[in-house]
Amino acid sequence: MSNQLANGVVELIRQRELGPGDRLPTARELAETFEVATPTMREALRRLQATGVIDIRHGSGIYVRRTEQRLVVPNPGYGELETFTILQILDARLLVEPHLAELAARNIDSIALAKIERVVQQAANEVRIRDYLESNVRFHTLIARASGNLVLAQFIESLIELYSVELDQVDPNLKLVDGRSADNAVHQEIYTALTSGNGRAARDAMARHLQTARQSVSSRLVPDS
Amino acid sequence: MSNQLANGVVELIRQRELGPGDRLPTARELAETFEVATPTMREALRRLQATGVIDIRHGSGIYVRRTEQRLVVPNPGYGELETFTILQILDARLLVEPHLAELAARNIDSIALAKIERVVQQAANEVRIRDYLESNVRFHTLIARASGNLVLAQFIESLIELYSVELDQVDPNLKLVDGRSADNAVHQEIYTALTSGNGRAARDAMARHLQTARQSVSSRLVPDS
DNA sequence: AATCAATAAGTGATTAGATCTCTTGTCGCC
DNA sequence: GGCGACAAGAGATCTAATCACTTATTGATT
Repeated sequence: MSNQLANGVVELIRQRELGPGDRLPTARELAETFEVATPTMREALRRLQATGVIDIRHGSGIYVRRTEQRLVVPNPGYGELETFTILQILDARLLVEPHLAELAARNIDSIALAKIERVVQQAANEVRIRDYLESNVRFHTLIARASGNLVLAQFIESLIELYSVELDQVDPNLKLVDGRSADNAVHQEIYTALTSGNGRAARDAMARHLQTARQSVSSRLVPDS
Repeated sequence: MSNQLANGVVELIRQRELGPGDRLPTARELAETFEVATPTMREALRRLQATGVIDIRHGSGIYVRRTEQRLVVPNPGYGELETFTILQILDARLLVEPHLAELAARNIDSIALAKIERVVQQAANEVRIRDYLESNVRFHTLIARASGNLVLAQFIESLIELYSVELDQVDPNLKLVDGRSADNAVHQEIYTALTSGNGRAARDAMARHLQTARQSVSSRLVPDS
């Protein structure tokens, strides 16, 4: 029952053509619409929240978070990420993302390419650290999507979201200080490889990019670097 | 709040050392224990159900499903899997599992090796189709776990669970008819490669194994094969 | 005029206890 | 010995009121 309710709400989002950020009817109204009591509706809403479909904000309302139903979703109950786990996540990304970059170099269309170019520019010019990281995330997800394999792309997005959760704690006005010019150079390199359809180059550049990140995390374990 | 409740129940499972299949206290008792009303507790339980931690059976009770918290979980709200999506899942497994098999060949210990041997034997002798498929699943998850990369192993498990959901519909007494001797041979081959620590051979055999599955699904699209 | 603080309306969060439905084990009949 | 009815246990849902948080508005202060 609570299952059908959840599907019903998803269907309602689809029918009304609501997009991310749009507000849904109030919980009471939804309950009334589906002819159930509010606690019952809330159970269904909790599931949709757990799977990343909606966002429930106390006192404010219920908002669409994602319209696409993913095959796999990040576990909202997973606690703090230990350094060892972050390394394993990066190992996973190191296997998958270079592969996706190579596929993307073969499949990408001009629209996606333009989006990536824009995001590379943004990342290079961002001042606030949170905006910079956000652009960075978009860069990776855009490439993953461009590969054509939705399953792997959603997996990568889920992995990235796992640390984005902790990222929300970061002061949004914090300024970037350390040089990230190296990152920007590699971004540019990957973009160029995608443009020219050079799969091998895209794969290698992406692998180097992630390897850098992995080493930076790895040095936390052995701080004498 | 419903968040802390969910964590509290997980903690309770840990403290009481409950394992998969064990029954939890009744919903009313849980609510009382955490000093909340039953609908509030139910919201938390729904989330744990959505993330695969517990199993709620109407009229029967609440049962532990998995004690380990996964980084990613299969989306319970995902509908029927279309053939195209199944192919993309197999493409994903085709990237990840040969890699994990190779890692496993290097890292595996004798205990895990013994478990795999047993499961290979079981799969070869199973009569009922559901038991056979279950052994098959265990074979793949055991190898994925033996790789040492939990993140990728959990991803593979999640992908497999996505079609296992539909598998529950299969009549448990259905008998196997078609020859699966080819599967068994490859299982044996992978097992041998793991035993001898031959990573390359393990990778190749796993890739061929999955490729076979992919072609079998692919032929559904173009039935003139 | 601009800014900030108090306020009120809207909305999610939680509560209590009663009732319904489903599962499962048991008891008794055949 | 087996099968069906029954009863106890447990999850599912409901009702309706109250609490808590957000947000926009309004009015006072500077």
